[in-house]
Amino acid sequence: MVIRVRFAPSPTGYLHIGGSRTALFNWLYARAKGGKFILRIEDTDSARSKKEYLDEILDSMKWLGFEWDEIYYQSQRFNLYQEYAQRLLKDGKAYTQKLEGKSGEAIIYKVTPGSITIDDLIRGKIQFDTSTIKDQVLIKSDGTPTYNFACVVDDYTMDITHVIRGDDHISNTPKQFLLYQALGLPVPYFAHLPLILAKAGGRLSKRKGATAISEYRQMGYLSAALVNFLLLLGWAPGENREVIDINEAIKLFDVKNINKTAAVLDLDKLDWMNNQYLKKEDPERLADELIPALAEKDYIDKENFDRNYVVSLVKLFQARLTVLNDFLDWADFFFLKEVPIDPAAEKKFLTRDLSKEFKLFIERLDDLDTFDILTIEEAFRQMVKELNIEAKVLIHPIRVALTGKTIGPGLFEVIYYLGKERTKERLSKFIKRPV
RNA sequence: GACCCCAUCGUCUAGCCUGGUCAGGACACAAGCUUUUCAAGCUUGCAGCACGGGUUCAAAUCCCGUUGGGGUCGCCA
Repeated sequence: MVIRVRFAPSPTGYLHIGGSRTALFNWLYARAKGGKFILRIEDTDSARSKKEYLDEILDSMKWLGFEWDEIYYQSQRFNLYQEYAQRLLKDGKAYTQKLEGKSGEAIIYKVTPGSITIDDLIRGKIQFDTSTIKDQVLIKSDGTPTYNFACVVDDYTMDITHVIRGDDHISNTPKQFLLYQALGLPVPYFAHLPLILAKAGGRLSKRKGATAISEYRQMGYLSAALVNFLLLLGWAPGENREVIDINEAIKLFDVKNINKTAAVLDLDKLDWMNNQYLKKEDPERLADELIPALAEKDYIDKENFDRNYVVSLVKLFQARLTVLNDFLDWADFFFLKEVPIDPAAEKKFLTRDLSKEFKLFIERLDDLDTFDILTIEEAFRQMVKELNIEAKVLIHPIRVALTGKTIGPGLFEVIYYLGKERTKERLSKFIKRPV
């Protein structure tokens, strides 16, 4: 049997953490089992569906790497739903009803009393009494299908074998089960994923952590890191493995070890994960991702810049970044003509007059035959030895003078990549000239 | 309220099915090492089986209840 799974977002909002985790598990299951991953756009509500949302969902899916094998739009399948509804009507399993104030007639499924048992792949057997279920609208007065009905017709006609979806759909399952039975259709396997909860408690919502995936991207999270983070929300391969790249996840993944407990979204771990991936990532790739932002900030000229230089700087900061965009703030002094000096840093390290020391250091730099990290450091160490002071007494003030900050990469790397001229120029600003 | 789901450190989790290993790891936090600041890295520490009852020689693990959390009850999806 070829496994076919689907992810069915509604373009009435952005793709967020919850949805993308559902997408991930579906996609992963398909890839793990050599099956097909189907994307189904549930755009039956034309009033609330927006192209803007659809584009964001599609872009985010691609960015996350969840390539789909087939894509369908429910809005293009209204005839099909109508057809199946008519069948139930003919069989006397549904009836029509006119709603006050509405023009058309709705088709409504008559719920038959009884008991239903769903065998969920994650939760085991779940029992429902249909007496608690109201008659189900299949087709609304305006001719569009309801969610549960379209879902059943689609899952059947798209040959979906496994329905992997959020916990919040458990109570829809008996309703759908009834429809499968009424239509005489085979019922797929169900796997209900535990929900991802907001840190403040309750469901993810706009106000509570339902940040769009595109926003994480904008903030400078790596898709591989985000996916790895998502993967660990409700699933673990055992053996204390945590940093797992997607190809390995495909090998290890199985619905069997998805857990039942809702997970609380804690972004601290995402930050850590992102740093893990940032450290390993090819600096050339990171540089390419940063280039548009650097150009936008006018740090580089898009048409004419030294890519290798940017790559070198990325290497300098790579291991220190939480999100890629941190680079824009931390490395600004390499691009700006006028470096803003942090007032607190200036007060702490540049209050004392260091004219003599700075002047001497500039001389030493001028004396160098070769200007590289090692020779710069040697010259500096030799100088502080002669001055009989501790290296750090001078390192911190020089860093502030050059970068405007108290934190950053090693000083000698900074000097090297800043270059001799810019180093001299920035140090000179803190040399008091005798009147 | 009715129905359904869930319950291991603050958070993500391993262990539960097939009772017996000081309940393991990671994030966060704290301390230390390293050091040129920050980050990274390394070491150490802090911290948990919700509660009550069974079953058993033995319960995080099996059963029941309580409590707590969550979800669903639309001509939304």
